[in-house]
Amino acid sequence: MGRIPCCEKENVKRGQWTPEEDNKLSSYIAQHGTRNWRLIPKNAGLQRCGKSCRLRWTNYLRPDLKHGQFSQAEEETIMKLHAVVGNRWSLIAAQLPGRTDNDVKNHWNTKLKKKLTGMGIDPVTHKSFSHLMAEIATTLGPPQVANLTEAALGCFKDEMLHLLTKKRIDFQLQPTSSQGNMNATYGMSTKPDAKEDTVVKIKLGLSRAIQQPDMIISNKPWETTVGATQTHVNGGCNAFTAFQYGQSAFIAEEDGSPWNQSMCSTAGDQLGHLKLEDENGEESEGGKEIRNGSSIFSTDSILWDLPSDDLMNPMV
DNA sequence: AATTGCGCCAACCGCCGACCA
DNA sequence: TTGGTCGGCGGTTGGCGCAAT
Repeated sequence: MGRIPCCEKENVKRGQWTPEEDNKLSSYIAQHGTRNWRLIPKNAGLQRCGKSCRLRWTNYLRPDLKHGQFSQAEEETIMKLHAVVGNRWSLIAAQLPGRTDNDVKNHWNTKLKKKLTGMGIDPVTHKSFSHLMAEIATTLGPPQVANLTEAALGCFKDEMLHLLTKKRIDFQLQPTSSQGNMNATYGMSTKPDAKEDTVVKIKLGLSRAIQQPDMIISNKPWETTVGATQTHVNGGCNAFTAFQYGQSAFIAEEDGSPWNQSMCSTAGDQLGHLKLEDENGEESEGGKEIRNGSSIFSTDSILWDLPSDDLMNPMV
């Protein structure tokens, strides 16, 4: 037997909320608070599911909510935190006063994800596409690598062509010699004749990445990101280091893009499992505790202790 | 002017963990 | 310990509005 529904579906209104409904809910909560969401719609005279009321309140009606565009600082915070904690939107939202998890999630899905993709970074792993390919390639033999490259190119090509045909990429990377294979994907225009050229260059970049195992670094973003500011002097993993969040260092340094350097260093510096100490000095873990605590990223309250592999796990 | 495609975002859904009797 | 209930979370969907054709 399944779980009983949270309310009788037949008598429940769904869809957009009307101003009258908003008023009823707001004034009821102002008087009685938000205890027992199941009873709130009944007592407030609303034909809504309690869950729907809670959502409406937390995502829209709450007086402390900030509506409107995300600032650059907020976007950077989201990017940084996403690199560390993945899709834990409530956790990320908890660091952005006035923003809800739904806000953050929507903004990520509609804007930031595309931004990253446009920068050649996989929004899930926060690694460059070419180096993901290269990493995979190191575990395969040449025939599989060839097949993989072809398959991946199919995907990347579609994605890149889509981006190229939509509009010019806003953020321009100033290529340097250490970036090598990234030359192809930045500073590009949407001219039709540039598309095929770009695809060819992507192909070339992938081939290079695969053929240069010394460019590949371990699956440890903290090493890369911490090294972001050292990109120009370090050897070995330069290409990846420069590109991953170090990319923003390039941009920040060279063309003043909002994707500044702090983004890299902070993500790297703060990697780790989210362990908090409560007021009694006891550790707690998980979203709820974190949400209830003060800013988890304030330097005096957090202890980072996440197993390294987890950091690149989008499910973490 | 009409149609189509796309982006954005509010709202919904199902799952899960916490809490309590 | 177990089962019922609730609230919270993340993924997904649907509808609206705008831009392009």
